[in-house]
Amino acid sequence: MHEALTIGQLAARSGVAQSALRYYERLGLIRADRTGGNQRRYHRGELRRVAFIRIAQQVGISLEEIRSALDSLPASRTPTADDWAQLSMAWRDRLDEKIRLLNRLRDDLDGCIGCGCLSLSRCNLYNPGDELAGEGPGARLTLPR
Amino acid sequence: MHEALTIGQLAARSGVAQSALRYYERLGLIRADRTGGNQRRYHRGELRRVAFIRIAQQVGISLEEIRSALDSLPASRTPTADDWAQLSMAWRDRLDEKIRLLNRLRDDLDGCIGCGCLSLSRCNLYNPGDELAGEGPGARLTLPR
DNA sequence: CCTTGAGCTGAACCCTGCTTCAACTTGCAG
DNA sequence: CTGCAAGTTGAAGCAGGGTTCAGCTCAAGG
Repeated sequence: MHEALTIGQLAARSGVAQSALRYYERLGLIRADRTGGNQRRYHRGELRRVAFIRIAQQVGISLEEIRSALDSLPASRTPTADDWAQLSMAWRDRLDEKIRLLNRLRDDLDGCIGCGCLSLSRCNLYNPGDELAGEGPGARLTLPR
Repeated sequence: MHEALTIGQLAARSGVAQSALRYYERLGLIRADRTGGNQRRYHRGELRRVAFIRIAQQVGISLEEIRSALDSLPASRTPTADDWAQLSMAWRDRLDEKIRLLNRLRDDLDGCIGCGCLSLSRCNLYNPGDELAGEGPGARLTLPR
């Protein structure tokens, strides 16, 4: 019928391997009903979830973080556009943050090229936030991990 | 003396664990001379390499890719500022690409929120590049991996 | 009814990027 | 010269994110 997707169909539609879909299910990222014969049948709404998962992964968010974000969606009813919008706004913040970081990295790199430095003692890249460690000569890398 | 750093010193200066430094050496990302007693002694220039490695990692580049980029530096002489600048320019392109991608992702997401869609059949996010698959109804995820 | 492709499960395996450990050896301060 | 921090190695382990495989079962067209 119209509502239920097999795992093969979901895989084809989402571009995600069946094995990955089963894996996501084990992690609680998506869910499926079962037929009498124990085969998975996905609501079409799961496609949204899968799309969200892949998008978030692209941005470097772990499956665990994604799971807890998806948990914020109402379990009792089908999430509305508003529900998704809330999630999206949170994602947007993360994107902004990532973009900000990359821009700084790029600018710092440009600065280094411009000054021909990479000289370890003054470079922004080596000392983001101007944190020269106090002990001994020379700088320390203080990149966030 | 001034030139040689022990692994402990390099670790402290770079903010990278000793175990990680040994690992990088195994992968051919950095190198070290040895004392008579087989201890590693690093040229100060290795600090630059380590810094580059961490920066590139932040941008999501794999160690293997980083290695091959670093291989483009001259092995015979100490890399000059110009040598590094060339590498930096290549990195800069990658940063620009990443930034571009993130911006698109964010804008697409905003668009989805605005239109309340996430409706699978028209959304940019699900069909970046407007590639609606030809067979059957509905769209396919075509996110690059 | 029978065949064939699609699905199911658990366990094992893979790759990346490290960390930890045991068992030793160096090297420098006193 | 000695003692102890700092260094060495190979092997094993870990976390994340999956894939592969063996051995079966389902479902649907001919």
